[in-house]
Amino acid sequence: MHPTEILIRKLRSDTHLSDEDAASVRALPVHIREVPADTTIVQQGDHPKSSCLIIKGFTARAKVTETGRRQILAFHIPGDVPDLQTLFLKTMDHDLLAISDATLGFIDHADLFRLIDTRRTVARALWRETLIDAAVFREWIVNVGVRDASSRLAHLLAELRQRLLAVGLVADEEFQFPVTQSELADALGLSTVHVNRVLQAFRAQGVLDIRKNLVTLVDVGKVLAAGGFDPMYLHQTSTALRHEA
Amino acid sequence: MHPTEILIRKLRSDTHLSDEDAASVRALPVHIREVPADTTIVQQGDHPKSSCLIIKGFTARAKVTETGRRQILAFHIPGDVPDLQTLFLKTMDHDLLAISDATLGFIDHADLFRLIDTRRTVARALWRETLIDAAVFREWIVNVGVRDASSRLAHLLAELRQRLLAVGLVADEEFQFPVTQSELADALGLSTVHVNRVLQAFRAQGVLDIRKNLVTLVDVGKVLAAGGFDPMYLHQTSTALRHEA
DNA sequence: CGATTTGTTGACTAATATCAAACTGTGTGG
DNA sequence: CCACACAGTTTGATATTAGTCAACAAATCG
Repeated sequence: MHPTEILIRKLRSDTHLSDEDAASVRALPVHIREVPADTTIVQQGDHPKSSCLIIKGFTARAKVTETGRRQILAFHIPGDVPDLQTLFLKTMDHDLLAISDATLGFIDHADLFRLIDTRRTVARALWRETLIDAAVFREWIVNVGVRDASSRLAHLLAELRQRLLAVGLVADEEFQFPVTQSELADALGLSTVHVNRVLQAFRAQGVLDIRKNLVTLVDVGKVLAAGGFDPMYLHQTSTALRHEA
Repeated sequence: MHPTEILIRKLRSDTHLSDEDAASVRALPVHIREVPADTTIVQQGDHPKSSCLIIKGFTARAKVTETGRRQILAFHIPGDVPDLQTLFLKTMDHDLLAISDATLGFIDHADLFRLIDTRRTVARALWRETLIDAAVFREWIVNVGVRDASSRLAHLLAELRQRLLAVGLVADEEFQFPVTQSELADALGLSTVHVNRVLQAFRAQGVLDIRKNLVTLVDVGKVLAAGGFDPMYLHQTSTALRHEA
């Protein structure tokens, strides 16, 4: 499969694209790079000249405070371009790191600029992606701001499931997600110890389980309910939502 | 002053715009509306046909969870277009409300589309604004995720000060900000009681004060330090930063 | 296989929430 | 002009959630 297919699929899950639009994305020169888990792909303060399409594996965006505490801002999955904003924001204000072995496709900003200048619809689709990104951040604020520990975890997994559905990476309410409890803690604004206990409670109640990089939503209904999850903020089109059924 | 001047000033604090670009923004038809404090301007679920430029006053974006708790996601100041994303995300995923009497300028999406189709630089400037918006959300996640109560409050005010500087609304380290402690609590993910106590501590230490809609940063250095504030994530240009001096 | 990372447990502590009441200021109608 | 109503702030007492520390177990890796 051509590396950009996953991107086209993702864009189409959010925006209608004509075949010519898709072809223009397919024509993008992509520089493939494989990285092992825990690689820092781009760092706060960098001025990247290209953006990074996730083809395989998982990445996370994170900020480290002056006091040395880390907050994970987002997890990213195949089809995402987590640093698309560097097209217009020249300085990275956070880190991008691989949390698993990953296949990345780097696309030069010059080529992206050429694309958005010639294909208005694609430009809008990409703009839209960055806006959905922002919508996800907003929900993340709600998560760490007002939800209690178990809701936070449930919501995070519910969101991940919903986004993975759009790229066909959920089977049987199970999906790969190679995350440590300490990473979960940094994402949810909790301590690892507390994450561990919340996880055990969910396991005991037969709600969900995380084992060896595999998330199992034993009772999806309970997960969605516990997280207070409403997928509206992901702004997926009905096409994408149909996958779910 | 023409209503779009404040927008042009804001855009120029983040992006270089030629005089023709500025003129194209100035030519936008703007429908002015005055609203009293506590008006809900746009609501979650709405499909607005225009976006809202803040000309005077303050607004906030907020989400309400299924359990009835409210999280404020952002405060907005004159020059901001807090619902610009509705150009591409048709359904509002949160509320926009006036927290003070406000003068708003509504700009039809049709006119904005016409503008971005004809003025590439302006389109990029607007896209950039939405990306800065996202960068602010990211920092907000850090704020509620890892900082303790007093850092959160200090950071919020430090950010507000920095953004108000760019539109010339800070004098003598004081600025108007008509917010209740309960709104602060909803923004910071804290209880009103705790906000009240943190505020009192800052007052007692001669760091800052909030009285009758007026924020006074008695010791700006201490505020910035307490919040661990680094303005980099606001992605202002050096032009904007020069105002600070 | 040892070494390191990750997960688990228990005891204790700290930060912040909750609840309820009282207090302050400000505007309003009699 | 006063009294009241209301919104916002302040206070004290108590409860709860989640954090910290420290030790150990289990899994993973070179």
